[in-house]
Amino acid sequence: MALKHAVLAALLDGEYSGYQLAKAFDVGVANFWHALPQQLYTELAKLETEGLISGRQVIQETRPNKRLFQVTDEGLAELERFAAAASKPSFIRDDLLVKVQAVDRIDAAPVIEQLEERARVAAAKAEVFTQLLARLRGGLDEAEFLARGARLGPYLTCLRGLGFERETRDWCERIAGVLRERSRVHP
Amino acid sequence: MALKHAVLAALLDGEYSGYQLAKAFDVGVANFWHALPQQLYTELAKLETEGLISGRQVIQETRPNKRLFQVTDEGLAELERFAAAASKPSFIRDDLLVKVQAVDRIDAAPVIEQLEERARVAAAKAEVFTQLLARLRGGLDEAEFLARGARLGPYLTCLRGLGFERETRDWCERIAGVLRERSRVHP
DNA sequence: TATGATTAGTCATATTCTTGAGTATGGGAA
DNA sequence: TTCCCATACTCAAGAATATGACTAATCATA
Repeated sequence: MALKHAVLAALLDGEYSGYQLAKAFDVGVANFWHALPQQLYTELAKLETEGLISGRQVIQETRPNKRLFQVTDEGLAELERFAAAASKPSFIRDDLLVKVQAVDRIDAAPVIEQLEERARVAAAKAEVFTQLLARLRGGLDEAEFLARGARLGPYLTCLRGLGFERETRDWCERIAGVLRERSRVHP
Repeated sequence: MALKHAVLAALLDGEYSGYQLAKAFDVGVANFWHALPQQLYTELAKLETEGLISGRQVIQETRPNKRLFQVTDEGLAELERFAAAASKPSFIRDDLLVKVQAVDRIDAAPVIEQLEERARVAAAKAEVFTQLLARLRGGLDEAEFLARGARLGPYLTCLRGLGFERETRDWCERIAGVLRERSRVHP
């Protein structure tokens, strides 16, 4: 019951096709959730039969036709209900953490490499989020935007994404350093 | 193929029963993964038939009997393989973020409440992690422990957990403040 | 002396997420 | 002009995860 509301929330920004949504959810630019195209198409079909979104066909000359979706009043009401209900806390669930947990019983070298790679990826995502935030702010500075800006939601989730990626980057760099140092001393 | 390695990594700390593991994974004290008891019992049975862990019955007088598990050499080799293979980046996937994404189209009040509640939960978890870290360090200070301590893995994943919970707490508090202020101005 | 919590598990079902393979067209680079 | 990439979407099957309902004993609390 979760992807459902993520899709509804994503469609609040305007009309999107399944393909467009899929790209956003795949990269995680819709940085509050992640899903694959197949899931999204299925979910969109379900939401439409439930009347929570409505789609309209757009005939294109040069490209395959597409369907654009928007949230209906019923969809908005469903989001409203969802937001008012409690939700359980989220957990980190990350292969890399499992590897680090085991690191003093196995070969550290590949783990160090993966930490460094992950730090690079996180830094790149942080950069993307920083630029996206600047774009969402328009001309205003942050305090101004938070006080009076329109479409606050995406900005706030993007802030979370930025914080998360920075934390990830810092932790990965630090831990890689610690492990590198230890494997230098105890080869 | 993920819980499997999380269980193997958790069992590196010593012998545990399914029940003990379940509690750790449920609270997320094994803060690098989360799973429900049913999943763990199933996984332990599978791991045992695969020869990656071995269990021994412990007869108890006052309590139901239990089985304690430990990682076999084969299990360690499997972890080794797992750690050397690449793994894809992790994504945040959080109901609360979906609600925040939608917050300027729906009633903000329940979302603010949930942000404040989540901030409290995150602060409490951060506190638990801080104490756990102190216990793991023993007498040493952090730099000393990271350079020369034993059983580094759990310490490092706990550091990640601490960073994550602090980030969560700060973001929730900040966003709750922003939304409270806005709903005060635009009631 | 009931009541509920804790220990220690099991079984079945349902939902969600991932993997892999396709269809079809147009545009740009080699 | 061939080949790959982007757009736009579909179908099927499998693995992982979550939900709900059970058994059965002991221990603490009200």
